[in-house]
Amino acid sequence: MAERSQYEELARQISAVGAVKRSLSRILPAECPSGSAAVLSLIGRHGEMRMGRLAELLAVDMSVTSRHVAHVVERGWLERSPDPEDRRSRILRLTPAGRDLLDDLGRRTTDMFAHYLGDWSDEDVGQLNAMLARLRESVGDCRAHATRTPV
Amino acid sequence: MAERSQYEELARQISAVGAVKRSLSRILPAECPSGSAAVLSLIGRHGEMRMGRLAELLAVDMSVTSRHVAHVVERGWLERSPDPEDRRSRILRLTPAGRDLLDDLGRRTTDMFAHYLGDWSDEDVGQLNAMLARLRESVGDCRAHATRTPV
DNA sequence: TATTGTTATACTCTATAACTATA
DNA sequence: TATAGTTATAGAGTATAACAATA
Repeated sequence: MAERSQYEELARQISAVGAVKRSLSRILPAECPSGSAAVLSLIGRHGEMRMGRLAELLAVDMSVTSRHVAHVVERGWLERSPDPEDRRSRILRLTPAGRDLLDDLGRRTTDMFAHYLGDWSDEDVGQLNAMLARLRESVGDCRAHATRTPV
Repeated sequence: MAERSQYEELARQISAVGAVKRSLSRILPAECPSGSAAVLSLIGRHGEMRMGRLAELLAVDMSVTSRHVAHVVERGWLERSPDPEDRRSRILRLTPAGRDLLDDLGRRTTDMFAHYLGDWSDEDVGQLNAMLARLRESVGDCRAHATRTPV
């Protein structure tokens, strides 16, 4: 159990990560906002999947996922095939164009981090990744427990 | 220098921190969105300051800062006094009501993290805080170097 | 009846650009 | 002329609720 001031500092740090996130989104190619990049990256990393699974990995509502996916599909980077095992579902799969774009995105991300994180060791980055994964697992999105307190 | 796949994972992790951020914003009281909470928290932590300094700490444009501050001032949680040394500037200072609210916010944040991060040691949280601070310092918001690449 | 996914709507956060006031 | 801050506008991300189709 950590001290109170540590928790308050953590809240500020989490809030400030937004600046880094926005830096990442600024290096993206046109037509590819960060929501689209996240969709492509996760499907590239985990392979084809259904909407529900993607929504989990993105940690956003399925309605949001649906919008991001529609954007990516419209641009020919992703295909939505019907799932033969459950016709309510659709399987998401990268197209060749999507794979090309994903390579490009990886290059841009790598270039940026290599530039700004040049003095970070492989272990440093790995450790930060591990702690962020742990944080996400510990907190999750808590939507089930959420109750916005009235005044 | 880290491996390419580490950087791509870092990009996904940073993107996913949004879920934790939204969990934090769900526990806020009415009338106090996360932008307002960030303003109050930073002024509580660093003491009175001017708009420009706050914009730096928030890592957002001053126009955004101005809007957040206006919201907080309208609700009586912050006062904007003219700066006697430079009449273009205004000094931001918590009101008693703002201090009360800030106490409340700290309680909510602490309760939430104590609940979800119960198995994190003080060192764990401190280490994550340190790494996030380092990340932010390394990357910053990079706005000066940003050029959104055309197709 | 419950679940998968889509769409309509509304809210928050953000940046850019134009503007005011002061240095 | 340059700087501190405000306001108008537009774009991206998100959640809730209502809806369609299928299990």
